[in-house]
Amino acid sequence: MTNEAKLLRRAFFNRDPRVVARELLGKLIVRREGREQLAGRIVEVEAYLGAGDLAAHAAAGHTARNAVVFGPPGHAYVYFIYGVHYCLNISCLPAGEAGCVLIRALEPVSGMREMANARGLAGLELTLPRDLRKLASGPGKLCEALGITRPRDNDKDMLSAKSDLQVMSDGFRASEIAVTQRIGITKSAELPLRYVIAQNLFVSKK
DNA sequence: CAACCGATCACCT
DNA sequence: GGTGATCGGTTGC
Repeated sequence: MTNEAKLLRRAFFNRDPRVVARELLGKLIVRREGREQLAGRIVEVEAYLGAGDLAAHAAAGHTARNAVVFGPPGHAYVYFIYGVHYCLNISCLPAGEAGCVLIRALEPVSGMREMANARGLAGLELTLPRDLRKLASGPGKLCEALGITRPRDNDKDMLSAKSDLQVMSDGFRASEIAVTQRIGITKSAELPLRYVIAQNLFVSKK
């Protein structure tokens, strides 16, 4: 299903996170585990900017934790949150300029059985939309489903042909896009920087 | 070096 | 609708 998919180009990410976020909707996150291929379509993202965006990790300046956000575009920024979950971002803008896009939800495309196992939900009925929704409808859930962790994946180049974590396009075009405030933050909460595919079943709960 | 707290989720009422 | 779990990065004493 993702055989015809192509890696995105570096230039795609060498732009403002708000533009990248919007255009990432409908693209694929692909995880390769040996012969297995797990993939999901991006249905919900948030843009995080530089110094003026107080919700962004980059707002505190360059540290060991957030270094990837200040690095070259197209790399995975993975951080650990609430002592429980990982979250996946992709860096934007040229090295030296901070910016990234948080991947908040995926519509499962392939490897659903493996995703369910990784989520500790081996008994799911994967023909039911209600059960499929449990796999990756949130930033922590999608990382668990794809086995994304900071030790394993932080700073990984997601545009390399030999990477086991990639962003690709299969030509799918997102239909209607809705823009809202970001979720779960207090600072700079008024900014309209969350982008979702309208009506999509797999976005995180509102 | 101790304290604080967060870009979440699941389970409870 | 409310909250506990659980950890590391960051900050303040």
